[in-house]
Amino acid sequence: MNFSEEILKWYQVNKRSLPWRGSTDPYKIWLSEVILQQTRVVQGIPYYLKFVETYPEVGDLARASEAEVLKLWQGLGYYSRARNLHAAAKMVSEQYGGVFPETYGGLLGLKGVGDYTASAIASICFNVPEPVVDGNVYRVLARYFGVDLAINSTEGVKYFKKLAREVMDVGRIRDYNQGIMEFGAIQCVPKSPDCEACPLSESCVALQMKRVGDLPLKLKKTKVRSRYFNYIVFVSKDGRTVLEQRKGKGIWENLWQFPLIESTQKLSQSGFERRFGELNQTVDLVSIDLFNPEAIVHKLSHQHLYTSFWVVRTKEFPMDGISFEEADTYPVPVLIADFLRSFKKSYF
DNA sequence: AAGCCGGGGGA
DNA sequence: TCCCCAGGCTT
Repeated sequence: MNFSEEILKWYQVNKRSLPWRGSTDPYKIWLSEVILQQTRVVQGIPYYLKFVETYPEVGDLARASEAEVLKLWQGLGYYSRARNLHAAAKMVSEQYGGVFPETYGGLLGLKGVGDYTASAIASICFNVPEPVVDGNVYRVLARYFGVDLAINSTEGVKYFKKLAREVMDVGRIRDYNQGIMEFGAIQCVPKSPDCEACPLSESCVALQMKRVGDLPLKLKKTKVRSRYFNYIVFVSKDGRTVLEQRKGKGIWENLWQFPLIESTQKLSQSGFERRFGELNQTVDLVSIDLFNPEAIVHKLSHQHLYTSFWVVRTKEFPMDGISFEEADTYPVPVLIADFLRSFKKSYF
């Protein structure tokens, strides 16, 4: 048996039962694929179930507001996926009459659908012979064929795509593509794979060369940036607060948060009061208290956010405040959601 | 080509 | 602590 035959045989026996498995409905496959971009299956499943229940068809998603979609996406990260998901749903509804394109190129034109996702939808839904190359496939191919190119280099990307195309099973592309990804996720795992139990071990180059531990190769990641966030948690006499929407580029675009003062280092009480004063607030101050004396460190893959929540009590609100219950209906970063939970526990 | 974009889980 | 996850977009 050759490579693809082994993969297909292994898949037949070992495939997991997943909510979207077996479906060829492009809406459901597209939804699952976007949710699973850079996301573990176990983390994505509850979101997939929420989305198909809330929006049974692409038109339902298209008719929702972006804020509603972001709220359902809250906690999953990479929020551009949610914004693009919503935009793509509108494209399908308005430009394609609610019917997904059935070609690789057509799918690639949808927002948030790149090479991988277009290949996945085209092959799984329409049996289009396009190879998928995700993180699992890179690992399986790099090890089995002993490829020394970095998977995130331009040359590596081209090489692996070509190799994937050469070894795929054109006639059974639907199962083969899902099979090689499943094989990477279950058998050929990143760390300490059980090669003794692997049906492909005899012909695996990395195993014979004792290089399973250092393949696939990957170029160094970007370094983390440290930032200091000071959130202004207004609390008026009638228990209302203020949220504002993040605009422009950067993390959490279009999500909501408390008014923010960013500093280059941790602010003291007087330091915060000075920066707060510079905002030219016209509120009637009662008190300013630091909620968390020790900064909350919110760690993202590329930023460490050292965060202080300053509780600013006021008399009346000239601006349009909201209640803390209402705050829970806004799409917010996990950092804010966590604070809201602990704040309400200690103050109410 | 390189940087940016989240959050969580495993070792 | 580091690495990875059914990647894509922007510059």
